[in-house]
Amino acid sequence: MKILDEVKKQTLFDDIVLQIQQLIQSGKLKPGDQFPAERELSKQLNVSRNTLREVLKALKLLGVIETRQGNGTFINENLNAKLISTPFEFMAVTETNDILDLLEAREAIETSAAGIAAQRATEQDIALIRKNMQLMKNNIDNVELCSKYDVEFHFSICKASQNTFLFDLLKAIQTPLLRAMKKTYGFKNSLMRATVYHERIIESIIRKEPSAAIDSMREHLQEIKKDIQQNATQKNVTS
Amino acid sequence: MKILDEVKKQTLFDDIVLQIQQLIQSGKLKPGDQFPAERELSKQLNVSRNTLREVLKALKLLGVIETRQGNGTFINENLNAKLISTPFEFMAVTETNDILDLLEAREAIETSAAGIAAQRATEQDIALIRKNMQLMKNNIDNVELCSKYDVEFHFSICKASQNTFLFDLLKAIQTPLLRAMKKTYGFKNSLMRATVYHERIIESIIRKEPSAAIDSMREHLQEIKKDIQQNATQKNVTS
DNA sequence: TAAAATTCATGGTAGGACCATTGATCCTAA
DNA sequence: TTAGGATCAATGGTCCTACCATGAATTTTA
Repeated sequence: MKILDEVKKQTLFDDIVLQIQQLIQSGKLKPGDQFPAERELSKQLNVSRNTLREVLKALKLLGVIETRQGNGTFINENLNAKLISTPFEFMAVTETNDILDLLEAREAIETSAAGIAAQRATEQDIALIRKNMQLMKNNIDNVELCSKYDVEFHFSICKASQNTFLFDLLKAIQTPLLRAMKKTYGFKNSLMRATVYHERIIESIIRKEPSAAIDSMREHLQEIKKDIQQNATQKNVTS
Repeated sequence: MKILDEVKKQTLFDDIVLQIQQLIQSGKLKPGDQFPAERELSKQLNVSRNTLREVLKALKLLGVIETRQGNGTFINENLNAKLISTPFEFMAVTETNDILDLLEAREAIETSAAGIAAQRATEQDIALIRKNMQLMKNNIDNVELCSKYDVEFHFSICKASQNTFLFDLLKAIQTPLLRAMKKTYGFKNSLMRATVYHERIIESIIRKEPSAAIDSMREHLQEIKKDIQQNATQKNVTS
């Protein structure tokens, strides 16, 4: 049985990262806070400027901090949103299974968000959702524009949940998803049908019927999933 | 109207990161692949070893690569899982609203996962879920152990969805959530009631009834949410 | 033949130097 | 007096060189 943890002499890099991590978790470092200059901070920490810079650049890529040359280094505003978006940029979504997995994650988020939106959507939220739906209809012939407003429509619903975390997460997931789908499948067929579901969804939200909103959103997204699955099997057969 | 994009002379750091990012997205760099040695790669890229190292250490923190001293640098196996977990370590979850947002994200994932699990759970999956439920019951007096198996129970259901992405995402979300909740609230009360819901959930999964699984999971988690909301308002009143 | 010592390539750390950008300060001219 | 411009100092960006620490492969040794 495992009792003791492995002894790992951390590298300086890991040590510094951990310290900053804990300062952020505990709220001692807040968005907007400025770091000491690199030369000074490296002295305080008793490490070389190189090592410190490796940490800072890492935190920058992660979305924790922002560096402005000639100015300084700062904890990012809207930290959580940036934190979530970065890793999705590095996801390899090559196989159909990866796409389906992401689609199911999207379904999870959007269905719940729709349910919550049905409870909390403000008038402005509903106006925005309506606007995006209308813009989509108006551009039903322009696949590119129509797809764009389709995405915006779904975003606006998620936003209406008032849960910024769900919103950020959806946007993050969409990044690799759209990238993968644009290269593999066309949308044209689905866009027409989509508007029908969209009507139902927005109706449920206006009537403040969470479970109806959830159900219609789920139907909508599962239909999309089916399309992609069929498309994928077709490709396997014909290729 | 905005026609031209802002001219931004990227830093070398950003340039290299972008290149690697695209290689991963396109599948040209796959998990397990080894990088050239730092000294050599820096020559190839025509940058200093320092600059290259800043990139590599950043990718390491992100979970993209793994470095083994005296050995080399490699693209991480199970890339996606590692990518997702890191940023959540840096999330500041201090206010009750943050916790509620995360809880709703958890609810989104777990409800959908339960529904999918009701369609795809294997016998081994169900055995594991049952085992965790039983372990939780057996340790109903030991809050710490009981909580642990509670978490494991939920993990095992998510795992039964066969969607590794959902699973990784749930685990990542739980990290800051548990961290925040342990400091703010006790579980004791909820654990007893939880087992009742757990029974219902696992029944729905065994009977392969997705919507029943979704509903009972949602009820379960919304009850937890209520507890925390009440607890929070109480604190505000009494303090 | 197996164990021990060595070697060498690799990542980890350090210090110093110089460039590029930014914001603040000071100065000048209207 | 003040708007505009020049200067300056601080900060991040990049580079070089040197040396340490680790681990795997190789060689040596018993």
